[in-house]
Formats: sequence, structure tokens, C-alpha cells
Amino acid sequence: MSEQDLTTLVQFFKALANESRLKLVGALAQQERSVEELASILELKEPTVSHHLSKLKKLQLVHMRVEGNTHYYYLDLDALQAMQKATLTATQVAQPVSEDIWETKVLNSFVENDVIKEIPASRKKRRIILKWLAQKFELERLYPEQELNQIIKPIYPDTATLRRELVGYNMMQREDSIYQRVLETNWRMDSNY
Amino acid sequence: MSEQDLTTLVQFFKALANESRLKLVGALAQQERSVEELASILELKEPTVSHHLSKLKKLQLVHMRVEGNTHYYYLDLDALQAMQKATLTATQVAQPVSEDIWETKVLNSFVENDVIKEIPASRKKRRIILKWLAQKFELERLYPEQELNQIIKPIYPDTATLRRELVGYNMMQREDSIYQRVLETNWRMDSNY
DNA sequence: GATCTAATTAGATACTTATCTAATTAGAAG
DNA sequence: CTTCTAATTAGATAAGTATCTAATTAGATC
Repeated sequence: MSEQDLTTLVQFFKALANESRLKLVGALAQQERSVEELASILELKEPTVSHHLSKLKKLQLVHMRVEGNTHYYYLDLDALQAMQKATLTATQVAQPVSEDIWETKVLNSFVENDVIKEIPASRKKRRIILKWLAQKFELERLYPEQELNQIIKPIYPDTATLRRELVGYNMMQREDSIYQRVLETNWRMDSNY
Repeated sequence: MSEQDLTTLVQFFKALANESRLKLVGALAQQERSVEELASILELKEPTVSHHLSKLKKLQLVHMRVEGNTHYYYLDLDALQAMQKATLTATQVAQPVSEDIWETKVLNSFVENDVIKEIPASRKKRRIILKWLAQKFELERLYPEQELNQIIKPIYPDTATLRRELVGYNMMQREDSIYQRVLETNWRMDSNY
């Protein structure tokens, strides 16, 4: 969802997020009407109605036709329906950047120059750090424990803890002191990890 | 559209008529997220996010799941879509009372005790008075001019004007000084009447 | 049990806006 | 050309609300 679409959508919702304007739309759904007429139907003063109509007009949800002194307003049903359809899709559309924003922020605060400053206490954040660490290992390759340690040590001295965590999240598998990276789809997602 | 539906609809639009909340919905469309995470994605403080989430929660557009200290919020896609569908129909639904409100008001101000106090200057209002007057005549019946006058006179002394107006709007037809009421569907609707 | 973490609640501020009355504009009618 | 009518614009007020910081709660960790 682009920035432009977002503001347009907000404007649209704002336009209808008001009892008087919603009633106006309802009254105009039947037929065109003058300002005076609308004021009497809604039991509001004419300037107030004029104010609301100008907002709807700015969004092209209504249009106006002049006849003598009378201004007849009518609904743009197409515009209205187009907007409503747009909301159906827009609110469901993924914005794939969201996740990265969060992960980047967590990484920035716990990693500096490829060195882990501190291991986050919360599982949520720890998982992000470990994910970052796991990606340093190739998928096909087998890593003896000693080699694993050599890679991890400059990143974080307590290699034992990280080894244990990596296996715990099932980001790496261990067999006879030989480690191998696991496909991301198989990583543990339980609430305990 | 009932009063209840109207307020519900206004509440719904209000909930989405805000950039932050719309972004929240977008972020939650992908997956559930913690308050902290959402705050970092939207670049807002946590209390602010909490405030917005509580509004969405009150309308049941999102729900929450607790896990330790973390509160995970997730979208109620069904509720969202149901609401959106409701708007599609609601804004188009006629509220058949609107017209009567206006007509009644005009009648009240120009007619009293079945007597026309004054003939409105504006065509719009004049038409309403004449419509009321025309309904005093039966459809099938033929009215000689003299009988017509007898009926109109107690309502408004200047019978000539009213006769002319009724014919002008094509609410009544005249042939050899005999008048007959015209079916409403054939009344003149031009901008000059 | 003391400390830490994530979230909520309370309170304050600044911005928006719905509504009214009064003033102004523009067209119609006498 | 003066008067009347419908609508808009201007200006004022009051209500609502998005956001922040500070304080509080509740759960987890050491």
C-alpha cells in the first residue's frame, strides 16, 4: 500500500466517519436535493450542511448542479463504490517491509560491527539475533564443533550458549559433535522458542 | 438504516479514519505482532499504539493473546470484511422518510387548518403546496371550472392563480373549461417547474 | 524476594473539527 | 434598481482526540 493510497483511504474514511455526513449520503442516495432541503431533513443549519457537503465534494463523492439560487447536490455512486472496493483490498494487502523494520531495529541494538554486544532476554528478540547468526553458515556444509566455535567466538565469546540456543531453536542440527544448518521452514516456532 | 446501524457504521469509519490505525491494520494483516513490535514499525511510542489497539479491540476488529509479558494482537479478518460489506449496502439503502420530513415542514409553514397562508416564491416549495392541493381532487372525476373554484376558494381566495399553476405543473388537465386530475407519473418535472 | 520487561493507565498538551451566528455573495422577482 | 432568497464564507466556541511523558501493573528472571 503506497503512501498516497494510504492518505486517500484515510481521507475517505474521515469523510464518512461522521453521523451527519453519513446521513447526507443516505439522503442523497435517493435523489438530488438542495442545501435547504438537506438542512431540514438533518435538522441542522444550512451553513453546517454546506460545510459537510464541501468536504464530500472535495473527495468527489458528491457533485453539485446550480439552478437559479438553488444548489442541487447529488451522489457520485460510482466514486463511492470504487472507494468501498478499494478498502476491501487495501486493508488486506501485505506491506512486506514491516517485518524488516522490526528485525533491523533489534539487530542494530544488539549487534555492532558483526559482534553481539548482548544476548536479548526476551525470546522474541533472541530469535532474531540467532536467525542472523544462523545465516552465517552454509546449508549443505557440515561443521565440526571446533570449526563452529572458531566462527562464533569473534562474534560472541560464550560459544557454548549460542550453540545450545541454535540447536534449541532447531536452526542447526547436531550429530556426533558435527553441526549442520537446518532449512528455515523447519525452525522451531513454538511459543517456548 | 436504523439508528443503531448508523452509529455502528460511524464507529467503524472512525476506527479506520486514522493513519496510524490503518497502518496497524496493515501490519496485522500479515501476522500477529506484539505492541513493542508495532510501535517500532509505526515509529510511535508504546502507549500510543496501546491506545489505538484498544480502540480497534473495542470494535472487535482485533483480538489479543497473552504470552508471558508479551501481548500479541491479531486481526479479525472476518469482522473487518463483514463491516466492509455492510458499508456497501448501507450507504445505498434508501431512508424513505427523508422526503416526507421536508414536505411536512414546507406544508406546515405555508398551510394552516387547510388554508394556504401564502404561496411560496420558490418553485421547489410551490410544487409541494400544489401537490398537496392536487390530492384533494379525485382521479376519475371531471370538475367543471365552477366546481373547482368552489373547492379551492376556502383554501385560497385567488383561485385563478392556483388553477393556472395546477395546469402549469400538469397536475390537472383542462379541456373546454372542464378539469381532471392527472396521474402523478405525468406531472411536469422540468427545471422550469 | 528483588529486579527487569512489556504493557497499560493517568495526565497533559496541542490540533482538529462540528456546530452555531453573523456577514457576504449571487441570482430572481417585483 | 431595489428587494428577497439560497447558499457560502468568516469567525467563534466547544468537544474530541492523537500523541507524549510519567506512573503503575503484572509477569518473568535471577
